[in-house]
Amino acid sequence: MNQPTLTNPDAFYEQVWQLARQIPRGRVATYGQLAQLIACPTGVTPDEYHAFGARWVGSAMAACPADVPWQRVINSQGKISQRPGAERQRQLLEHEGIVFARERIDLKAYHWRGPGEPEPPQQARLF
DNA sequence: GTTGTGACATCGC
DNA sequence: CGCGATGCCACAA
Repeated sequence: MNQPTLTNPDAFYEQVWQLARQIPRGRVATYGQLAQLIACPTGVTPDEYHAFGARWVGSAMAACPADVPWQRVINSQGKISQRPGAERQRQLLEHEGIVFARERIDLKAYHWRGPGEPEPPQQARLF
C-alpha cells in the first residue's frame, strides 16, 4: 500500500499527530523523541531521518489539527521553540500543571516516556 | 531549476 | 550551567 512516507508527507504527519495525541495531560515530549518513536519512513535512510526527523515532526506540528495537543511538544532543551504563540503554549502547559523553571521545563520530571504509559503518576503534585 | 528557511539537535566556549 | 553557532534534509515560493 502506501510504501513511501515522505512520498506521502501526510502519512508521516498523521503518525506524528497520532503519536502526539497519546501524550497524556501534564506530560511533554520532545520533537526528537517523537521522531525516534516513529519508524524510519521508507525511502529515507536512518541517517537522513536522524538528521532532520525532528524537524519533520515540527513541520507536522506546524499543520497539526486542532485536536492535537501541539502544546505538549517541545524541544530537547526543555523549552518552547520560538514562534508566534509561544507564550500561549506556556500558559496552556501551566494550566495542565506543568511547572516552569525560568521559562524551562524539567524534562526529568515531565518528559513523556512513550506510548504505553497508562497515566502520569505525578498527579498528586498539584500544589 | 534555484534559493531560502525551518515548532530541531548537538558541539563548543 | 547557559548561550551561540553550525549542520542537515526536505519542502515552499
